[in-house]
Amino acid sequence: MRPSIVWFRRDLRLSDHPALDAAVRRGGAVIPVFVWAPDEESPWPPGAASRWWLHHSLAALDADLRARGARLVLRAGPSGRALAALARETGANAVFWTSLVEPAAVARDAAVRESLEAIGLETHAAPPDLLFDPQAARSGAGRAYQVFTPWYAACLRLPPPEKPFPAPRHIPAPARWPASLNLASLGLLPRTDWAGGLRETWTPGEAGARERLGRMLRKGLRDYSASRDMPARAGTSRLSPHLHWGEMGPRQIFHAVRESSGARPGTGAREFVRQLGWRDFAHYLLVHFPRTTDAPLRLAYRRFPWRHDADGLQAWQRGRTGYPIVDAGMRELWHTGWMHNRVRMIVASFLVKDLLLSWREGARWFWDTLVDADLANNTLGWQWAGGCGADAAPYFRIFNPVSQGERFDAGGAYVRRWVPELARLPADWIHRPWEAAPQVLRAAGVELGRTYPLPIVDHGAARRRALQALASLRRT
DNA sequence: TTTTGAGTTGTTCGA
DNA sequence: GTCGAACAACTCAAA
Repeated sequence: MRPSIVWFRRDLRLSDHPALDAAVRRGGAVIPVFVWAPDEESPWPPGAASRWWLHHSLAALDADLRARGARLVLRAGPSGRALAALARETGANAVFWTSLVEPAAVARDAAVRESLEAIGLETHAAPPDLLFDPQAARSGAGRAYQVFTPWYAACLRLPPPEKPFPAPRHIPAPARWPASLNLASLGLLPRTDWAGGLRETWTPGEAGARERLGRMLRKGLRDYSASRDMPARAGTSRLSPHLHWGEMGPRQIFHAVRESSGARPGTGAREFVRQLGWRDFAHYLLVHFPRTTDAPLRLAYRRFPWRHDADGLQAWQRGRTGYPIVDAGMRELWHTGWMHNRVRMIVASFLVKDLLLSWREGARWFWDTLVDADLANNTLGWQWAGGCGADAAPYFRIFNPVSQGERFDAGGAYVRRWVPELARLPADWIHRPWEAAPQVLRAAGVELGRTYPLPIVDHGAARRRALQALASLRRT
């Protein structure tokens, strides 16, 4: 049997990997390859934080492959040409991969498939890493769902996701390994090293993913409902970047939760699996509404009067809005490449409703700074916040950054961690320093406008302005 | 076929 | 201090 190529993209793992498994079962040597071709994902090539993650995930995948007698070959795009060259060099006559759902990747993969088959290669595309086939659930008229709950209910009536299977014990190697680029030469790491906070926070790779999942199953599920909304607590799984890069597939998580929670899963386990459902739903929507990465799903929002305000945008990005919970979130993002889900909603509402800046500005910033940046999830999240997407937040749902802070970060521990210049303020004022008495501020070493900004907008006025802008959509 | 009720994550106002 | 109503328009399924 001639060798097979396994084209790794965002399935950077060895266990529960149908494409790899099929290639190994075929019998010949297996040549794993990653092709760096960011242009092919335009207009959403991986951002800076994603590239950092990718660098380390590729290193981990290579190490895992070497432990099984193989290695990871690195090449540069265009993908079709790189794969054809690799097949020529190695005598391979089949290419295996896992499908993606992003519009650019779908188009690229179709073109690659055509070009490979034209030169006589077999191609095998495994289904995307999702719990449910995006074509399976259809609403009444055979149309695609736009609301989560009925979609999820329909999915729960489908056969459950397949059970995961282990990594191949041995991966047959070719007689001679083809040339590989050096990982460093892909230029994925930042030129000036700003990634210290990322290194402290994350362990990219399959082993890191397994560690996070294990921790969640051991002590996270029981408390999940209560603590998942508290940004100061480690109440969420933090599996999102591992999921994005496919270091762990959703089926593995789904079944691991099932097994650990037994026949009668508690509410924590059910809620946690439901979050996996949201990831699936985001991908489902991207399959059925591919234009929503760049345009609102609700067409009325095309004429929404978004403001342009470079200073406001920059204050938001840098965590200098004067609203402590917003600034804490934006600084957590900048430092760690990740932000707690509750805080993502708060900062998104602030950008879109308080500053009236387009959800697309927010999506772009998150895309560049998040280690878990995922086009489907990012699109769903920002269109939800913008009020223009599927199952969107109603127009009148405008988060109050003070009451959100007081509700979900009552003692201010989260703010103190990420906005150290406010750390000595008493809890009563930590979310509204501008209302504190001068002597309270002085005692805490806070001088508003100097050590910490005054609010860049008045929330009450901003809220009324947003409601007016939304009303302007309805007249006509 | 038509109607009805509910829909991840909220806030404010007035009784 | 607490509580219910109001704040659109649309999707979806059950009645």
